[in-house]
Amino acid sequence: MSCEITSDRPTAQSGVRLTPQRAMVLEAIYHSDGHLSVDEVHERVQMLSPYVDLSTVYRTVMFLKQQGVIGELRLDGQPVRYEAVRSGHEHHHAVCSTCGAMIEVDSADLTELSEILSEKYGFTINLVHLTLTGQCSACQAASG
Amino acid sequence: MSCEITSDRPTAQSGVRLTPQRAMVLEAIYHSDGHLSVDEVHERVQMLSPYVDLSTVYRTVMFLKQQGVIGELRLDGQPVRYEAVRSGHEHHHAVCSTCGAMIEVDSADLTELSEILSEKYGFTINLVHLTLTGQCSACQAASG
DNA sequence: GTCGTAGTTGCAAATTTTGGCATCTGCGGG
DNA sequence: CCCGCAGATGCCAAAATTTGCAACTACGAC
Repeated sequence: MSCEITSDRPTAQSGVRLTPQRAMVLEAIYHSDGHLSVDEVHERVQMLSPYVDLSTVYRTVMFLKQQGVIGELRLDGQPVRYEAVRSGHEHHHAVCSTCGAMIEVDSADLTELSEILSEKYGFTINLVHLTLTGQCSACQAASG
Repeated sequence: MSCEITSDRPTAQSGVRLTPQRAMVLEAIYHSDGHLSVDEVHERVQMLSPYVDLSTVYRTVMFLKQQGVIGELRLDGQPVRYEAVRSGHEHHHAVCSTCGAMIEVDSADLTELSEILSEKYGFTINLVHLTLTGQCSACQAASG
């Protein structure tokens, strides 16, 4: 199962608990193929346990994001969506502001940037998930 | 005045109007030194014209963002803030997730990334404003 | 296995953000 | 200078997200 919650990454800090709610939220996101909105996560969690509150889902999702276990996708005009960060397949998103097309950007493409930030500013960028906006090739051709 | 609204960048498209509300919102953001939340923008605009609605400020701010005239700053645990994009001083932000320190990242540092995206994916990134998260040098030293 | 405590949750209420729609207005055309 | 209308606004209501707080529970210590 791709959803080993007790594995390496998550909840390894002191004072952080693995509650069933968190497990269910994580599982819902991992088991979905695409990107889920908070509502969709909530729905799926409720199928397992009907009394999990929406606010808990919100809190959990923010927690998991900060833990680097899931990535957040904010496209304007749409609800915020979340996606599992699968090791070995880390990626970011480039969204076309004209047509909405979404391209997956390999994490490796940000290595250079990461190094610059580190050398120049001493800043270690967290490469969990980034959303970049711009224009895809098709729309450039069309408008240009 | 640094707030020439009828200048090059903004509102040059067909069917886009320059309304007093937009002018006031832009002015508020340009004249402030730091980053303003939507509420703060609203307050300042209302000092000039009391009947401007909050929803108009929201819509305007989104519009200006898409026009590339202002940048959006989303730090979790804080309200969304907006900042003027001043030509000649384009920059992005790197935020330390541990201490909250905010570093201004020169736009030039993203040139490389921009080129990679263009060559590899045909995607032209919009370099108006980006917020990167990670850890600053001080917190890295402290934690490990 | 039991205890104690800090971390979490559920619930309700507050706050923030978005959307619908009738009315208004900037601005290109005549 | 006046018209017409797509684009904007204001106001109201709905939806989304956050917060306060008392009750609950995971989990390290004993």
